[in-house]
Amino acid sequence: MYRTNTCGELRAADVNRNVTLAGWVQKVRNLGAMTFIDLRDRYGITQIVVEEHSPEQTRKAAAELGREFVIQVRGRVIERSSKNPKMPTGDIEVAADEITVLNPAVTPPFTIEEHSDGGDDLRMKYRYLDLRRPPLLRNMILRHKMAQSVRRFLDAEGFLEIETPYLVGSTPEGARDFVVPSRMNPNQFYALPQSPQTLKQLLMVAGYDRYFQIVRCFRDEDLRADRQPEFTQIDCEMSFVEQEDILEIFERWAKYMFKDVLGIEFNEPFLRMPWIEAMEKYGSDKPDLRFGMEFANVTDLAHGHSFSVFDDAEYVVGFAATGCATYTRKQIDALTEYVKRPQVGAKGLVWIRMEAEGGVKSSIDKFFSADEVRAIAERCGAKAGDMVFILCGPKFKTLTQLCALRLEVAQQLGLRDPKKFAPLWVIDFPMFEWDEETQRFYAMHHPFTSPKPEDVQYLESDPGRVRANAYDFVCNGTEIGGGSIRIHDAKLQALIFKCLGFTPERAQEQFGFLMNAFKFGAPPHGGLAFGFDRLCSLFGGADSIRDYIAFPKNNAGRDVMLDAPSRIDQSQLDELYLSLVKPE
RNA sequence: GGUGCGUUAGUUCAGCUGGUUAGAAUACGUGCCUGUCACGCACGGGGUCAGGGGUUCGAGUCCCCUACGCACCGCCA
Repeated sequence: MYRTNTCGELRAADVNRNVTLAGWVQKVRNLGAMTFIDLRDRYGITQIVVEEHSPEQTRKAAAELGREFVIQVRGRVIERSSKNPKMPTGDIEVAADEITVLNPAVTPPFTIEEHSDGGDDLRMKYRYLDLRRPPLLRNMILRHKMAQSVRRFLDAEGFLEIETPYLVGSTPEGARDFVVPSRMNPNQFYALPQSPQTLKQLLMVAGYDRYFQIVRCFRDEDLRADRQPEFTQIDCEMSFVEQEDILEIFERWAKYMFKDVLGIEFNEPFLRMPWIEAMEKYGSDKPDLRFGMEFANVTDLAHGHSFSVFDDAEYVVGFAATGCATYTRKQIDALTEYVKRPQVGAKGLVWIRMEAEGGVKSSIDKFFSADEVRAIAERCGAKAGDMVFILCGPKFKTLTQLCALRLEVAQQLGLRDPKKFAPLWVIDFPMFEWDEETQRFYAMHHPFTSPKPEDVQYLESDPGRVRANAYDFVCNGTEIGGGSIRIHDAKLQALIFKCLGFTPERAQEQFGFLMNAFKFGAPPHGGLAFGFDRLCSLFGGADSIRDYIAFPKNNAGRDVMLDAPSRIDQSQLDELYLSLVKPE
């Protein structure tokens, strides 16, 4: 038997017990006649003591230990003469009778501690060492707990967990696919699913009216702190439901998760905000509602004062930065530079300072009277002591730019508190999105999303006006999940494909399997999917999902630990009938 | 595809306007130390300043290219 106890469980009540522990050497403190060893496993740290009267062999073994050696210690639990209240096991220690080195270790390239001295890159290369550290361990435990919590809730609600294949067909719409060559079918390729969307709809046709899956999805797109090429979704679909049914059950689910995992209770219903309202008030379809600073349209007040910047703009919009009247010229200049960065893309920044004493000062004083400036500021909800920031230009572009500024100001004011949660549903998304580059409409969600019945009449005449039965679950400025009520009528589906510029042949070629299935009795259905990694990072209070994935990829989509992707042998290529365009 | 920041000891970093032998902390090694828990004290080893090119009497420092890392824009139905 390697161990009788873990390194996290012994307490004062265990004094005098003979125990055997096994784990990693966290730290050796050699005081000369006595040596202390911190022995670590995933349950905690227990102090081992080797004294002058300990067996010769044991003292010798202790002297040769290094960091991260794997050892086994046989000994007796004793009360410490100087206790450590900072450690759960701090009242006791184990007096070693025998120390066995199960495996020595080379010196690790960074410290295996709460706050490591290692950089991101290095820790990624030695991910198995980083995972030994308490923060990563806590994250993995959180992820496990959340997965259990998801299964518990959905199982109780009658959902069946059903696995769908990872080797599926490619669909060029949407994100880029990862493709996998087929040896048995020369010149043909599987694709890894971007999501099990069509498969779960087929499960609805099959009559499995409540389905879920915690499932890996794959998208060959550029990475971000919150985006990995392979990521995990909580994928759900239901039959005989309307949008309201889905929002109801998954709002209960979200509240259950907050309570079960974090102990946070939401008693009020989640806010439901139409997409257009989210855009106009916050400049984003995923607004951060942990703080206010709502936008106000001041176009009517801004026009007609011979200020050409405003007069030439389609839309003039601002918000009141709470308590920012004290901002110095330098701070305003910095924010101006911020909005002028290419990533944001604004031309300039107009400001109005509502002085605490009641005065008003602004960068547009030359063109507007004090009362006119005050009227604009008050439209934005500004009070004495606030600073109003205004941008102008094309409507949605300007709203998006102001959103970036709002988040930046909130960041500076410390309003983006990771311990605070502001969940909401964003509903009534537009059905289509116009793409300038290809001069055509794209499905904002996906082509199986149903339009609102009252908007169907505009499908052909004014597609931009059609709203979808689509909804997103948003929290703290992050899209956590989204879904829609699907189309289950073949005629309507054909019409949507037409609006999206699909020829009937292409629609049949790509999605014929689904449209055929719908001929055999498809129930009305809908569903949604949550980004599980994002949900974990939200609950854990971190910005990056990498910290919640055991073995993530780096910025360039590489696994620096495995050094993947990598070249393959010519023989493997031959077997797959592949040749390289750029041979080495 | 693009923008910004970065790359100096095992590690995290400092290194000013270009100027003698590139420093600190930590880690590592050796010795001393009977209650440490960020142990302490002393001594020691450790550098292709990412790679290449250029400017210069002289480059870690300035310029260009490349590679790599991070963040972001585009992209992510």
